[in-house]
Amino acid sequence: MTIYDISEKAGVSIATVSRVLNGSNNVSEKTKKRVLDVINQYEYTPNAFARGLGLNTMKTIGIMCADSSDLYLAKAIYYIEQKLRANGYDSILCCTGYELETKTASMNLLITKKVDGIILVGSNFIYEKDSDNKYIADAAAQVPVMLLNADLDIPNVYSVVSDDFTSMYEATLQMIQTGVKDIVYFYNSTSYSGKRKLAGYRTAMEEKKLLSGANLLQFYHGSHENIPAMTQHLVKLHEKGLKFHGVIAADDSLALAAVKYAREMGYRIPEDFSVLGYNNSLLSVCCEPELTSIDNKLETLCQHLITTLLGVLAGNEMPKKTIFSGEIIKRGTTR
Amino acid sequence: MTIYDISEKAGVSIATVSRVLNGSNNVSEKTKKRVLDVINQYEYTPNAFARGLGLNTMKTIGIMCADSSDLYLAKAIYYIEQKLRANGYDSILCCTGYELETKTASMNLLITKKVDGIILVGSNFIYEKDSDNKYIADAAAQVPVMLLNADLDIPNVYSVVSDDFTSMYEATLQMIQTGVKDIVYFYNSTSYSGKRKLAGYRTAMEEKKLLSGANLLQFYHGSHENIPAMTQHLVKLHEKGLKFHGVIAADDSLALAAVKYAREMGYRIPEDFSVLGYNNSLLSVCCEPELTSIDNKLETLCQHLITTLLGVLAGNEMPKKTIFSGEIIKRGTTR
DNA sequence: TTGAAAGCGCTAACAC
DNA sequence: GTGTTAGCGCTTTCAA
Repeated sequence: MTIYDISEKAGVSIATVSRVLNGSNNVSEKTKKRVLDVINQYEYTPNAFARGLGLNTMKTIGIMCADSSDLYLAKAIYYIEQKLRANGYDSILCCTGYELETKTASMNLLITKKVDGIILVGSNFIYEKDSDNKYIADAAAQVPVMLLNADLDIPNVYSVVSDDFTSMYEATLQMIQTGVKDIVYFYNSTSYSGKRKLAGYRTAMEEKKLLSGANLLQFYHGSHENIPAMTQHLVKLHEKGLKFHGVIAADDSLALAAVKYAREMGYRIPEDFSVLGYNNSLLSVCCEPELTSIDNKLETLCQHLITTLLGVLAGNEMPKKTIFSGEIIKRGTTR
Repeated sequence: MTIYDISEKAGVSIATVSRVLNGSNNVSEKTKKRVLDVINQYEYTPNAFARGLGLNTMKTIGIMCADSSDLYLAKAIYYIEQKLRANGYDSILCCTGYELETKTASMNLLITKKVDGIILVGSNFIYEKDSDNKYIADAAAQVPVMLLNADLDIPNVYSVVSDDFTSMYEATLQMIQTGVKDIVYFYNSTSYSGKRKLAGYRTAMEEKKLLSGANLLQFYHGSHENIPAMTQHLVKLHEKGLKFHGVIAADDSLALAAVKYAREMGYRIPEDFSVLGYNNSLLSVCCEPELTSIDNKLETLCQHLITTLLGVLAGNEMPKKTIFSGEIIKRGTTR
């Protein structure tokens, strides 16, 4: 069933059918109704390729994320996808993995598919070296690129971020004020937001002159799902003789591991040991006691990101960078 | 940059360029190299719409899932997306929500986009009433439809499922054999696999004549992320006077809630109270003690689903239904 | 208000 | 081994 069939059955030209299809005003009510009737009767839907060929757009946004099974990223994808659809766009998802090479490949694929815009979910798409970010610049030369929780100063790239630095800074100060001095910072990512969080912790600790031994900074290298391995990391730390009575984690999973560690050690939480998580995810209510965690307003970020993208696509001038504040959700693992 | 530009610069016809692009053999090495050089020089990539118009396919698979932020579904999407890409397909993701209406809308959208096949992730797409499954039959009339963990006997619909009935049946028997008699079944879905699991539990309990009071079957109605609400559900049950010393849950999140409940009640796990989860997800290692849970081999299921889909698309005869066995992963919440 | 016709960029059948 | 050409189904001037 094509536009030709419809035009024939309705006794009009294909141009008229096309006008009806695209809601043009220059069609008489009578004709419009006749065409619409035929369209409905035959359940005709226009061929998206043919339309795309002419218009060179398919109302499709490419979404890239390293790993859709990551709790936080999955949630972001969910919000983004829903909000896009609500605005008449749909999305091609690419789970890129964490290597630059596969990211570049996915990016090219999306460009090839003629997406109208690209959303990079998570901050692991930005690299230290400018040359490694070339793949983003190349893409941005063709379509707008949106960054969620990342920042990059390149034309046609827009970012929406949570103020991770401040959130972490204030959370760290709070923990210090409750009397915990030897606080390990437990992290597993050196991405843009990873660095901002670390900086927040570090600044607070340095202000209070508490960052004596550099080994308070603990980088966990391993799967983001392997809680036992994370716990083991902390156990080893203890065995090496490091004394610590608090853990500030860059992610709830790491915080959860810290809670498990404390339990293994026989510490009482939060009396003997404090833990702070990040993302306020499902995990934060999974353990005993429940995690105090930082909520970075993911849905708000996503909503704003989509609004900005749609604005850019509509040709409006939109802010290059938008920052939202996070919020500390107090639960049982801190005093 | 079009195929015409390339052909001109390379001094050949567009047909030759097209042949090079599509890896046809009928091109001399010399010509091929010349064309390739020009293509690379100008970084030309073919227009996907124009190609799609002619071929009426875009090597794209539609993935539908109710909620991509669900741990289990997110993981499934991850596997599926990766395996599709590895085979030269990419995917349009639709998070449909749980209403029939929005599911139908997403389905139509995918058909409109001319996807080559559709994958329904999770069993909540199948309804009791045949008439409610019409949207699937309609889609299957156009493209193959793959079901993950669901079953529907309609032409051009293929299913790959885990044997939830047997897994649950055996797990229930095991728990009974450890001496727990009053076992609550805690579930939150009446989907295809939801029913199969329930049937497994029920069969085992009835065989042992343990299913006296029907209120051992506890349906939780609420968000799959709201662990506290799930816990509360069990507390209320206790307050109503129901005695139970075991919980078999249809999902790890529910099992986690059961662990929390037991803790609140002061029960020791697994001495006084046993808990079994399902899916062997991240959550199963989040609590203390860690959850015994049923692993339903998600990656294997996904791999097989993709293999089947690719086979169907290639025109091969493929099995309508494939069943895999699950496995009980013993951890600390059962004896 | 409507219709005719020229693309959009590519593939593939057919001719040489 | 290579070129010519007819579509694929739609949108959009330009005329009427």
